[in-house]
Amino acid sequence: MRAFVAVVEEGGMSAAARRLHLSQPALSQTIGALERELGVELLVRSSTGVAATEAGLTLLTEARAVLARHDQAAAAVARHAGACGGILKIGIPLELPPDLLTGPLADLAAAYPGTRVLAHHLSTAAQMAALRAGELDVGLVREHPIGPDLDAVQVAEERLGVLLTVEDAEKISEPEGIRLDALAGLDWVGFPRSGSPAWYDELTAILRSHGLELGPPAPEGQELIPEVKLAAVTAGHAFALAPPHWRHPLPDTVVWSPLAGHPLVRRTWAAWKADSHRRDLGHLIVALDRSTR
Amino acid sequence: MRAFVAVVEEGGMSAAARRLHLSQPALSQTIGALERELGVELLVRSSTGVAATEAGLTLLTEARAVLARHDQAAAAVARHAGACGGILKIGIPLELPPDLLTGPLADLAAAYPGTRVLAHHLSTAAQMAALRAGELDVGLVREHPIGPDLDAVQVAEERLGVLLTVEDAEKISEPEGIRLDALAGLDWVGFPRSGSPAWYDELTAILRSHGLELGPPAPEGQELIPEVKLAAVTAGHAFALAPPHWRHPLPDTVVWSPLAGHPLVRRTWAAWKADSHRRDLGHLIVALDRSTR
DNA sequence: AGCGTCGATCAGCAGGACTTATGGCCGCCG
DNA sequence: CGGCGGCCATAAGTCCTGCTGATCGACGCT
Repeated sequence: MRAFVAVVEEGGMSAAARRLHLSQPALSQTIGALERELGVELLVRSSTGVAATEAGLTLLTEARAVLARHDQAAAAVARHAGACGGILKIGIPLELPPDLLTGPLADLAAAYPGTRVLAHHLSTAAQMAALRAGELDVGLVREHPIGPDLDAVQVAEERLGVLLTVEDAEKISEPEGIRLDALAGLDWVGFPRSGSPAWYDELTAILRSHGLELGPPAPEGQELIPEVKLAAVTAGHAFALAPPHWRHPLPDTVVWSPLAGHPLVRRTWAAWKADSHRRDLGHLIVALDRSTR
Repeated sequence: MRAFVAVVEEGGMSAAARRLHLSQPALSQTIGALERELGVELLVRSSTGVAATEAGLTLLTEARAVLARHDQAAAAVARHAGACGGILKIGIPLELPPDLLTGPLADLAAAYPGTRVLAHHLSTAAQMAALRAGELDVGLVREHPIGPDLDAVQVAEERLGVLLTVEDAEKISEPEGIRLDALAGLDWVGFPRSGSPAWYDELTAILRSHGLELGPPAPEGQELIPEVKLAAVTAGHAFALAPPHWRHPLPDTVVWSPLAGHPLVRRTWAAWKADSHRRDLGHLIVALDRSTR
């Protein structure tokens, strides 16, 4: 019924299939089965989409009523579940795009009022471990997890720029941004490799291929929190990488500049245990996935 | 939801499973899944059955509302289907127990107002052929069909008695009924073997094992309609087999008597194409099956 | 005519739903 | 108090539904 309502509202199967997050053939079959079950033609198909027949219009209003009643029932029972609704533990990386979570979390809270969200700041590697140990429900990580036990979808993609002191920036900036090889000679303010090995290796490989000599890796324990980054850059003769949303709240001595040609793209994935079947988690994932379209 | 309502109404899973025509584990799993999905304990299990929790009671009323709305929707659309509801062709044997079909057919008409029922009088063999040819939707037959293409459930069981002239009956009747071997010397008013070979063979084997000598089989074309039976018996020195409901409307010259020990039991099955998925047919079968409990 | 989109159909696959068989638990009765 | 019979949960196995990706014919648009 939900599928049927979606099809009529979207005016076509393909559009509805996208909205329902399933394939067009599946939806076609579902509607066909519904018609067979009811023994009525519900839709007239054309190459431009579908239109409801008289019976289809009847079902549309009836189905909306049924679904409304159904949702109401679910809400009533969920209210009973009350405080004991599950706790959803989310892992958060440093420098998360600021508006990535707001929409999906609001969405989640509306759909599953019983679910409490708990966020932990953790490195990618720590999140993977926590996920596998069941200490985390979703992780936002900087590399696609490997192995069949974790599933993931990409939820963000940021074209990194550089943070430089004003005087360094003036020397090497060009109209379309800073060229990566122009950074040669400056120290890279890096992060410890153990936090996210695959991403670290990808990043350093690109830097090296542009002629940059990287100093020794950052010490293992040290997290690259924004203050550390800024302090290091301010001290001079160093650069740090940062996504565009760093542009705004910076001291006067440091500026953010884009990189010419965007050679560095940082991706973020949402990862979760493949065998998790939590409804609220699924809802959040779908919301995250949808918000990136 | 329907399952949950049934469980609460029946006061236990096993009872509800019987009502829903599925196994107890299946229902147990279904309810378990519902609880997981809603994240609430709905029932408290005990060794005597189940009781609804507070959340369960909430769901009970809500679910009833949803189901009512759902049924209403189905009815509204079915009304649209109107006259074009399918035609259900039923095969009927001779001497069908008179009240076998009334209840289930009324039930069917209520649930599927669009379905028209068409009955055909056919022998068992003819019904099997018609079923396989798709000319019949259900058959009421006297032998269990063989082969995986037809499914069947038993829907009736009749202890056959005998029809005799009054004078013959007086000679051999005993308090608990007529003994089969006492019929030796009388002619059997039989039916053509081709109409139902397996049943014919079973029947004649039992008769012969009681010392009866059977004349030549009835001619192939001839159907044993009640009038023929009666005429043959009235002519004297012959007996015919008949189920108990023949007791009443008989001429004064012929009587129906039970057989001592009920050696002859005639069973009737409802048979249908195993690959048929018609909802109305399924409903009828279930109703027939239920009415025989 | 060529392309893009729409919906239907096909084959293949995975997960769900049902089944039977079994085990633990409790109330009942000898 | 032990055996018995009901209840429900779990386990293992089978089957079928529902989904996907690929492909097809149909129509509209350029």
